[in-house]
Amino acid sequence: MASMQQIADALGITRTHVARALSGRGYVRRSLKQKILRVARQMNYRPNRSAVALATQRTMTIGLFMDLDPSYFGAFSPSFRIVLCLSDALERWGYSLKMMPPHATGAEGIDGAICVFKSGLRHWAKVRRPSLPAVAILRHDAGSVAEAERLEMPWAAYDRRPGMSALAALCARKGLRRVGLLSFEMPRDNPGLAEIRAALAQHGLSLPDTDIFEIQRCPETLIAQMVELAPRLRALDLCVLRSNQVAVPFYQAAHLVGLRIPADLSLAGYDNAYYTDRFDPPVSSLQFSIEALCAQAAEAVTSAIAGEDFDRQIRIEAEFVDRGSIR
Amino acid sequence: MASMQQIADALGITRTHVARALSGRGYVRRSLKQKILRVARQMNYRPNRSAVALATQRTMTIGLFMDLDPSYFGAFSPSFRIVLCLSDALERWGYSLKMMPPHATGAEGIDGAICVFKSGLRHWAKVRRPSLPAVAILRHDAGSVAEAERLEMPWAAYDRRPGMSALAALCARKGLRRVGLLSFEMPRDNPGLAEIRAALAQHGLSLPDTDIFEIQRCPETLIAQMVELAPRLRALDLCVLRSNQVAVPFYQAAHLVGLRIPADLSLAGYDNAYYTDRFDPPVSSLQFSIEALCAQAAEAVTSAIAGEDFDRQIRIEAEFVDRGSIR
DNA sequence: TTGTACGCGTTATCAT
DNA sequence: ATGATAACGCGTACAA
Repeated sequence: MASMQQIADALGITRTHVARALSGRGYVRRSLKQKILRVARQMNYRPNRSAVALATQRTMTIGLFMDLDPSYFGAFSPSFRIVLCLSDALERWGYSLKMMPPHATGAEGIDGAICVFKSGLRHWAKVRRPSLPAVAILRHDAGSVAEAERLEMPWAAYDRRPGMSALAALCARKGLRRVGLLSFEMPRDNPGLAEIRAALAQHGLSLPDTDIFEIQRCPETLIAQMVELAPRLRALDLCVLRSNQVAVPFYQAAHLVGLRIPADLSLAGYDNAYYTDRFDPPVSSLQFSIEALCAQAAEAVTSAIAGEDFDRQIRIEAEFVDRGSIR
Repeated sequence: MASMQQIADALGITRTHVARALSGRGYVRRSLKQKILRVARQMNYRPNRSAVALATQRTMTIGLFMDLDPSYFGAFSPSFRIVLCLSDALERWGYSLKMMPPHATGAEGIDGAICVFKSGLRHWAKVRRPSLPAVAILRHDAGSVAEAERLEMPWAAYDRRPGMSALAALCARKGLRRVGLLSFEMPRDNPGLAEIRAALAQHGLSLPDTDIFEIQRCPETLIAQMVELAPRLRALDLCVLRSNQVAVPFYQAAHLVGLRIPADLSLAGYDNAYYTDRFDPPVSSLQFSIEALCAQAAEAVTSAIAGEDFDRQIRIEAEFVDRGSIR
């Protein structure tokens, strides 16, 4: 790992040239610039975070606003993956990530913010300073996007529609005509529900209200509720599991009542297949790259801080991955 | 928020005095030192992390080595709490926390390390540089402590024995004579098992092998396994749940077979009552302060970096908290 | 006991 | 187009 001075010494030039070549600001003749960049790479140049921070009067720290629900349901969330991916991605830009505690009442000591999902957005809304660049990471739906737009925030969101379309196409191809949905209680205008129905409709399929099975958010009775629903679910050709939070207990309930997957019932997850990935079979599900989402969000916020242009509306498309839970 | 220079200006002295007074190194006359400290407090002095880092050639970053098991079982762990608490605690010492990715093959860019549990210790062992201060956060048992000592690392551990003693005393007092244990498969020389037996023995109670009920680590069959065990568990006066990972599914299984808690069976958790804290009733369990544990570990590692003396063997005692799951 | 001066690595400004 | 230099806030060696 080399500093600017070491590169300058190696080339027999002044530090100033190196700084200009690496920052892209100021004038360096093209040939020299190329040489500097090459040597910088060879010598493994990394900017010194502390020095940059001191000179620019920044902290080189990005605050993470994310709700860390400590309940049973919160356990089944990709929070940790998001933290790791963001931390990794930001590091490449010379920034570090700081988790803002739930009780944080200010946004001190950070150069920018990343807000995860609606809950993170709400936390941020309470403490935000308008001058502080921030981006949102969202599930792509009308409500979330509207909330980000209202705060005039750029966002990066994953869009389930392409994956859901692929799933609907698969159903049509395989002749799985009766499709149901297992979900926690949700309002009837839930955007996910509308998405699922739209995708199915594209392929001549429908999801009647009577095939939507809702579960109460009560951890103790979770399995019992699903056991009770089993006979009715058995009548479906395919059951869509709304999230990991229903997928895991559903597998457990299915085993309990001898419902074989996929022999007796085909399953598809409407979310990344966290936590069921070691099940047999893992749930076939929508899938999008958290790495990509976080990398894009990180690039957006760092660009915003640097005053550079960037894409204020980033979409990551989910695909559908068949892992064997569909007959 | 004021800098040293601002304090010096306010007092009409040089910055050097302020630096010496605040650091405690070097000579300042007592009266002046008092005044400086008072004014520093009034003006809300905070050291500038970047400046400290640049001047001392440190990164002011502590690496966190912790296994983030992405499986079903990993979901029921206090990892997130530990990250938040450590991050909070380190911030008070001017340090920030960096999660070291599982694939990290080096320990670059950090001034010290905190390793969580045996798995974190093993990761650290692969990448450690002996010159880099590190502390371990452990469950207090012979194996973990031995591993830390072998690496010549200071450690902070929580000790369940006081809490377990209190639980055993409660059992004796209430006449709960037949005590069983529900646990994942474990070797017979498991240190936790020995601890539980020792505590019970103190109060004239025993835990025969026949009252140890072991569960296979298979998420799909988890509930079914427990349902099957229910009749035998019912015969106990009190069932000790080895961890949250069995506690949550056990509550679900109990509801399924109509086993009422505590009317039909008294329960006690051998771990903090994460995830069951919103159950009815929450499990009465051992309890220790993660905040305290993390704060101590943070202080230890920062002291080690500063070359100061510190306690190399820190114990946090668990107590027992009755939340209503014992008749 | 007190003050001066330099260094840390980078950014940014001002002369050449 | 190029190079020299001040600033950023703090630690510290050394001189007074």
